[in-house]
Amino acid sequence: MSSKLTLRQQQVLDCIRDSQADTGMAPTRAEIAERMGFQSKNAASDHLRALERKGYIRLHSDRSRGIQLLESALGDEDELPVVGKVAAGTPIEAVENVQRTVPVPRGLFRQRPTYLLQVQGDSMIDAGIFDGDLIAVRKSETARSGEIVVARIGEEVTVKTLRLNKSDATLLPANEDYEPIQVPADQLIIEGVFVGLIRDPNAH
Amino acid sequence: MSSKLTLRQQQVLDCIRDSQADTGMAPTRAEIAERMGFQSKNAASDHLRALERKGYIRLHSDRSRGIQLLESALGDEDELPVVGKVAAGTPIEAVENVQRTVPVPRGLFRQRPTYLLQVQGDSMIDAGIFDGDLIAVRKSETARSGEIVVARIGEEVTVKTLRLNKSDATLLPANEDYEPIQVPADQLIIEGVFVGLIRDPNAH
DNA sequence: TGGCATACTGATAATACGAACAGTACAATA
DNA sequence: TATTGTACTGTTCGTATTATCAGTATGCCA
Repeated sequence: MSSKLTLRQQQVLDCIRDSQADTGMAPTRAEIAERMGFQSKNAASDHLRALERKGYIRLHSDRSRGIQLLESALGDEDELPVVGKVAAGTPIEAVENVQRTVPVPRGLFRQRPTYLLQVQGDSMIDAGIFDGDLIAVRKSETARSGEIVVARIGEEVTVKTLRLNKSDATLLPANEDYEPIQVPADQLIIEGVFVGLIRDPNAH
Repeated sequence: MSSKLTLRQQQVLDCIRDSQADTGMAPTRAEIAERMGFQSKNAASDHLRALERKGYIRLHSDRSRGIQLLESALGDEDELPVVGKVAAGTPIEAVENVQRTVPVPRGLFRQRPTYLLQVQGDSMIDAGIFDGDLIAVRKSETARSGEIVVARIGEEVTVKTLRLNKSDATLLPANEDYEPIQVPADQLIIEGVFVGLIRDPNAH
């Protein structure tokens, strides 16, 4: 979404979501005011205009309850492919790598993931990423230093913390038993950036 | 759904769905009439009453656009409350503890969670549960030894691994800096069981 | 220090909308 | 053949809802 919300604006947005989930209708200005504790309906109006200006909702003028939530307007979850063992040399999202799909609501993570990767091994255990965890990955060819990335080294795909220096890059594991990997900046292929984690202790 | 729809009723229902998908609002009687080609708003009214009687929609009387689609109302995901700082002495799910809600698809975790708890502190860091993580909790008054539980000790709510012995229980942190807590079995209050974890590195 | 955004109160006017009533026509069914 | 349900037209009335104007207070930034 466009710009950031103030606390109050976020609360009003939640209030609209609640109402929609609850009654199937968007609230009126008066209802927002009541639920938020405003004395005046115009307070709600002001917030709505702010939310529209920032791109979170669309207001249909002169229509009652004419508040359209923009994020969740078109279905509110994506079926994301779960990539497991990545066959050597194949593109990470190749069909043969996809094990299953998992529904992930939009907005569950700040950054919208492109796919999920089932973690193998415990090289990132100190970063709280365990064997078997699903990590949500946003496809990207670039990343900033300090981010956890999915990188390709030769034929292998690995999850590490990226450390960028002047001329080269280091892929940093989060486990004392593993060694950092130094790669010349021009040989580093980044597949994506870590944007979320899902763990199910009962899985498998 | 209850009973079968006539052709016209089905068309009106589709019309409502379209409107909702399109504008985020349910249509008014007049809009239905226009889109269906009726000359009278009452034609739409009649169809709506029929649809309500047959259980497909719910009409909220005296509210504009007060048409609630019942089938897809909850879809295949639940809006789970996120519980943060738990006020001392209050029930964990009390309204004052709920910060926001997050959509979680059914089936994302093997066990269906009741609510989400925003983790505070790092006492479970070695179990890969970090400060700020959302853990999915299934409400339960019992748990098995070895499970990660949400337990109440006095006024405080805490997340620990449960170890059950003959006559007492131990709440085991996953961090060397913290001490295990021994509780007589009859004083232990279990709030719920850990059934999943969601982490957003970009949150906050 | 002035300007601007947020965060409201309070009131009025205009209009969007639903409810209700009185009809007509037609097909199914008992 | 009478009854009931569907499928409408057309109109009126009251209220639900939005829009807008006029203020106040506060914090932030240049």
